Amino acid sequence: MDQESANPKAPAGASKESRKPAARKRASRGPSIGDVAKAAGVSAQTVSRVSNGLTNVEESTKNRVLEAMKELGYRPNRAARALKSGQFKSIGVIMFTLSSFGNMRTLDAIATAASRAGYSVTLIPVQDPTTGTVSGAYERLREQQVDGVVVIFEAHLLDDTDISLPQDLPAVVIDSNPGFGYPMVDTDQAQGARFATQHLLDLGHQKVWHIGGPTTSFSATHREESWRRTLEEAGLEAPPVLHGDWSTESGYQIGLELGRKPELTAIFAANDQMALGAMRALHELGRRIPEDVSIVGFDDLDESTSFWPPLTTIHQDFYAVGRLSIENLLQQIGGTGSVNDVTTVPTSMVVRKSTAAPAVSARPTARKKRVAAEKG
Amino acid sequence: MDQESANPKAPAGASKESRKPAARKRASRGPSIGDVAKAAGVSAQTVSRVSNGLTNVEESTKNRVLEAMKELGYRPNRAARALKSGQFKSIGVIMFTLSSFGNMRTLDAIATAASRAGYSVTLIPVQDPTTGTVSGAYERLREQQVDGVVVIFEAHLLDDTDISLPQDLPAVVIDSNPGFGYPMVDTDQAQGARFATQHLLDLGHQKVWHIGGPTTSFSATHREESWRRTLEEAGLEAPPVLHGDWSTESGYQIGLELGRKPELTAIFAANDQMALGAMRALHELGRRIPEDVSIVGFDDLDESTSFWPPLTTIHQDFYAVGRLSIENLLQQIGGTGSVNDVTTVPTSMVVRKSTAAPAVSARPTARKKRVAAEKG
DNA sequence: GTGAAAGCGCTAACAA
DNA sequence: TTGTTAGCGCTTTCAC
Repeated sequence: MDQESANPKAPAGASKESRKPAARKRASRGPSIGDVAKAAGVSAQTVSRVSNGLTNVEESTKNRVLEAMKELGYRPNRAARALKSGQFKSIGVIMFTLSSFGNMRTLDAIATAASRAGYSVTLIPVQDPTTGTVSGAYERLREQQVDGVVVIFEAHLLDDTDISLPQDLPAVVIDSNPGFGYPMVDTDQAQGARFATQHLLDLGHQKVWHIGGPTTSFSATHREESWRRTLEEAGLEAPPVLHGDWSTESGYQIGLELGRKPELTAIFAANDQMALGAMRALHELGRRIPEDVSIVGFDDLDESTSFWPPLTTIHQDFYAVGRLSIENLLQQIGGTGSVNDVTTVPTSMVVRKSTAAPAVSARPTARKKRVAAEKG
Repeated sequence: MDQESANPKAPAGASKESRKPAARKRASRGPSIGDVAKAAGVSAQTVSRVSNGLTNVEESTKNRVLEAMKELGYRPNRAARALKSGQFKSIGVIMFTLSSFGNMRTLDAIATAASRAGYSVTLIPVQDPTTGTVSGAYERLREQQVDGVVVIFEAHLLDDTDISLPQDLPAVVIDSNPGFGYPMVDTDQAQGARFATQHLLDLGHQKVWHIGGPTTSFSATHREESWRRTLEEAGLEAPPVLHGDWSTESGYQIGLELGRKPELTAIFAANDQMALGAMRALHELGRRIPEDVSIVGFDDLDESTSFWPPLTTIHQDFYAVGRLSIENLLQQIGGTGSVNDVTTVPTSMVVRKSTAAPAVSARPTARKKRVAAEKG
């Protein structure tokens, strides 16, 4: 093994060598604008113009430059560009629980919309939603020189301080309360909850129970409020709410409790997973769905269509939420006119097999027979 | 409605305004290294040294600089740094279906591990896994000047071309086949499938059916191969495989088919969702779990613990996969010694309530009684 | 231990 | 239409 073919992975400690310019060719820093200029026989400026699609370049020159670019495999250096322009063409996303269905979908939409607009997405996952961690993430993002930030809140901060993000960086907040100081984008939680509750009311149910999400969650709160309001507007009193933590398991526990009430005929669960848990409990207790008890969820998971029975639920358009956040943010960044303070994404009702009119007492027998006939 | 409060959806065509420089104060380019230098009464280099934690600065000078930094709210400009060093301290992630449980978890781990190491994560979601889209994403990432790339493959490319990513950018591939040309990190699919199959065999089942994932999926293929091998090693013949598409619905359909076979006593499903669907089918067909049929899943979803019955499954450590990918990538970037070509993350068996010894015929009564006693 | 000079790749502004 | 000049904020020599 001679010196020539020595291991290229220059081991450390060779500081004696460090003076020597050596072979260490800086991991192929591709061709620069100057190289292209030379190759095409023009100035760097002209290359820059072509690179940026400016029009004031003669067709023939432009072609020459384009050819040279292709030949050399030129790609503009983003760092240099950013250094000049102060814009990184990148947006940051601060997110708590990455591992939830809705967040995933939203993130997917954000990343897609952003990259379509030529922006990259930098992700900062945060473990606990405290003021400190959020501010920290925000600071890190500023260091990264992002042009804007999307924050997915989901829940009140644990330490319950009102966080105030610096106002000098465009931002959009998802799943929060309005009046936060930043534009907000969110599913129309109130509408969805109203749909769900009204659907059960329309079927003839006299009492609609609610399995709520955690009280710290913004969306859970909004859903619960809307459920209550809908009942009140119908002249009904809202029964006490049982709160889960979004998990199937908590839905199961609550389902066990509710399922023991003989008068139970209708449940609106704040998400599909808790609805699933509740359904399991009802199955175990021998209460048929939807003959004995109707249940509506919220989210419309991919799986909900093949629950047993397929779940009637409220569809959330997470993609729209993500897309609109980026639209809003880009408007702020571009400084294009004023920006919506609150953007609301409508939900839709998906009626499947977990809801039906209540049995006997509340309804004429004729109806019950008809339902049975339809199923046969 | 006067002009001032006109619809914020700024209609196009307002190009007349674009000339006006207006108040747009270029989002506060914070203080530069020079400003800090001036404030501290030192040169910019000294500030740079302090900023980078070099030691050859006198304590008092250092403190003066630090103070000036804090005072001015200085934060280094990443673009300038990147321009100089050629390193962006950022890694790119190419990912197909964002909306799968495992991918989310993995992404979460990647983002966490990366940011812990001072790297940011740039996400590029790709719709269809074709050679074109992958190459495109890769190119975009290079333009972004990322220092390395993680590709989460999941499936053979649709056009089945062997993609060859340029070799000049460090990369790690997750969920692929080895020998791809890049280091690979993945769950030990074979081990997991063997655990699952052997578990059923150990319980006394003579025939273990398999609900496979899509044939294009690497992991599905690995699981199926391992299941087959395990059976063969036990001297048993593998029954025909029914392939789903990972969804609950496909599991349901296959469950309906399998459930009609009287001799069915044991199923190994390639993921938890298909197992869930199959369980629904079995419930509907009146076959009890685990008394009549045992079933094992793969993944260990959060919800699996509260399925009905709670699902016995193979736990995948997605966090480890993400973390190790970053470790590997960082090693490549840093050029620190050699790098593992294949990193395998072990699985673990989670025994819950969906598996038991087969009934009567296959086993001596004594055993059945003992199992029953244990359950009581 | 500290500072001065040069230049990374690009583009805005001006000059030709 | 094209080229020249200067400088974005930082770090890497090298000199003191």
